[in-house]
Amino acid sequence: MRKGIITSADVARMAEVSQSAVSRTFTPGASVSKETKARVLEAAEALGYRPNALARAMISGQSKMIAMMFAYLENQFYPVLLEHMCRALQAKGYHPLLFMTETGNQDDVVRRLMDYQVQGLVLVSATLSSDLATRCGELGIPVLLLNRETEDGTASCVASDNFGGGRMVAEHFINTGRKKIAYIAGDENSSTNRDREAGLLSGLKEHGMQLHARAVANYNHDQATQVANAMLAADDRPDAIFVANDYMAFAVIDVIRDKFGLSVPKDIAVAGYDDVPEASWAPYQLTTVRQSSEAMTDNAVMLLTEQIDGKRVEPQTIRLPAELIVRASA
Amino acid sequence: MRKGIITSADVARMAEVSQSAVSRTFTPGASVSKETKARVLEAAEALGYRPNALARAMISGQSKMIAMMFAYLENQFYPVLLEHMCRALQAKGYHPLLFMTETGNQDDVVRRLMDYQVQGLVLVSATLSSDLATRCGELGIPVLLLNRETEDGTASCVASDNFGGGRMVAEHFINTGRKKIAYIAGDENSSTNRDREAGLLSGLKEHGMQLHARAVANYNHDQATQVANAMLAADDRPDAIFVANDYMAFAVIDVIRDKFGLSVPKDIAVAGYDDVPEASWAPYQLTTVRQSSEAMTDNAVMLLTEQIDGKRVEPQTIRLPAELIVRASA
DNA sequence: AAACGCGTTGCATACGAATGCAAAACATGT
DNA sequence: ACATGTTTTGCATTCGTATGCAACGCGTTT
Repeated sequence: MRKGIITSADVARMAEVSQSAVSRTFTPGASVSKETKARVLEAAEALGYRPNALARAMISGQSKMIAMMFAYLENQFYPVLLEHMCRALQAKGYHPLLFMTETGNQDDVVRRLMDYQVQGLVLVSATLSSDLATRCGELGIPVLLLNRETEDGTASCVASDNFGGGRMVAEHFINTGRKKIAYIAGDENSSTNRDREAGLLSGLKEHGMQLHARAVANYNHDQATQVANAMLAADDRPDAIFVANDYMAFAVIDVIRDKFGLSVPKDIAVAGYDDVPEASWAPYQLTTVRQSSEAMTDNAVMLLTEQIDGKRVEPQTIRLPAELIVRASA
Repeated sequence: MRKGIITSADVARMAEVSQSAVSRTFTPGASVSKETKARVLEAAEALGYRPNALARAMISGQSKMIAMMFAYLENQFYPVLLEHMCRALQAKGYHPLLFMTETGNQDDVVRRLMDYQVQGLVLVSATLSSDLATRCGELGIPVLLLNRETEDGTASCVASDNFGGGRMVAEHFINTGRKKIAYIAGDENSSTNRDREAGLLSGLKEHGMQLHARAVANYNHDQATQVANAMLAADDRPDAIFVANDYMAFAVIDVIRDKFGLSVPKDIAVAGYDDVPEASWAPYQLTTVRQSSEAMTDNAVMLLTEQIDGKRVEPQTIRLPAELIVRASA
């Protein structure tokens, strides 16, 4: 047993009250008189007492912990999201328990997070396996997809208007006279990729155009470098490329300039998605679609807490407005 | 009460054994016969039972949770560190509970993390308030500083050989003929900054040189932009700048090229510290000192678990070798 | 057959706080 | 004064699991 653990019983003894009184003092809205509360607080202060969150969680069923699952953090958008999410949760008295999943390993991770009686599960840019969804459904744990959407109604979703964002890029390219517009996809199984691409195609179609080239890079920097190389080596180069996120767009710009000696945007315009901090840095000056990480996380926390508090039972999807940020790259 | 919570008692009933048998089945090294274990596992599987980590933590004192405290995640080195740390902890059966602190707010955050009976506290690039140190000492919670050092022996530390790294940069600058070497500092209260700067100065001194200019940018991108502007606007420009980390170095390079139209490294050489992924990207090609995030986190987890298991009681400091990565920027 | 040892098993309790219930204390009305 | 209503308080129990202790079964030895 660790030394120096002060329990509510210790405080009770010192304040000459029952353990219940101590508990009630630390339970907002419980029935305690002003005097006893004061005495308890005094004793607690003197002893350095703080209620044991684990014991509290056991009896109340409120662990005040939220699991956050990531596959990777390389894309600079995720740390930003994580930081804001963490702050927003803290502000509401919740605490994020972090899990990294490998593609194969997901089941193991899920089992572990269930063990901790988390009150919610946030999947960041990850696809929800139906197995996971049903398991969480059985336990009544609300699931929220951040930066992804699902149609089956098993989880809440918070994302930006990816379709609209894709359309904005198409229109911008067309308005600035681009004719041969290409797309470099992220993970083809992800809703974000699907919607961004669909938006782009919709915009093109409206102007009687069609996609000039297409490649898949799975939201991965190295793969983006490779497919950009291949795309530029082809006979008929695009004059504009919409890359499914900023992180890959940086790789594409590097290839255009560094490997092929071409100019951005003169020879080839490039647009990304996310508006990560690096997008505004001098070498890139990336035209991109901004999705506000603050708005996303604030809404995510709101949805989660509403579901936890039982105010809302049904999962809900929130689609936030996207904004085109025009910089030098397009 | 949430529906669908299966307890060890439920499993015991189904397997026709006592609750103790179920518990022992899931406690490695406990005394259970092969047969009962098999029956329990079968029943557990059928019911979908998993031991409640919170209840387990209460009785055993092993929450298997580690608190990780960050001040910010902008610097790309931290997400990398966080990801590796999280994976390494998971592999050992621990789980990181994440806390973001604002500079003022630190005490509140610390109180909250203590409530969760975490078995260790990792401070990432944060200075350890003596208050925090003593409080953790009283509760017997090992504290570890990641990417920072402290001399008072109250916490374990894992960092790279920042002094050596600074010296390497000095030597490289000198060997490549630089005469007017400047330093842009991070947070002056941080050990990393102190050591990197001391290393640089030591290297200069050995060759009879001294620092040509100096500014402080607190590991902040915007501040780095500002002080770089000021430094370059001065009469006698440096011909080499050692920036205390990569994240600021990117800002400095942007200023050199974009605001002043100068060339890196022809006019001014720039070196950073960390070797974040972005350092190898085409626009920067940053010469920098690599500190291996894998090595840092592996050692951190090792130290922590040793202290938790009681194999080692005294805090320990591990200083990992640094490696100069020469790229085009210097 | 009795004595011994060892591996299993169940009982009962503990961890630390929250809460339903009933007793107690207090305030209010007539 | 008494009856009534309201707040405050403590007792006892609960959450779900781990574990010390004693009992038990079984095999081995003398």
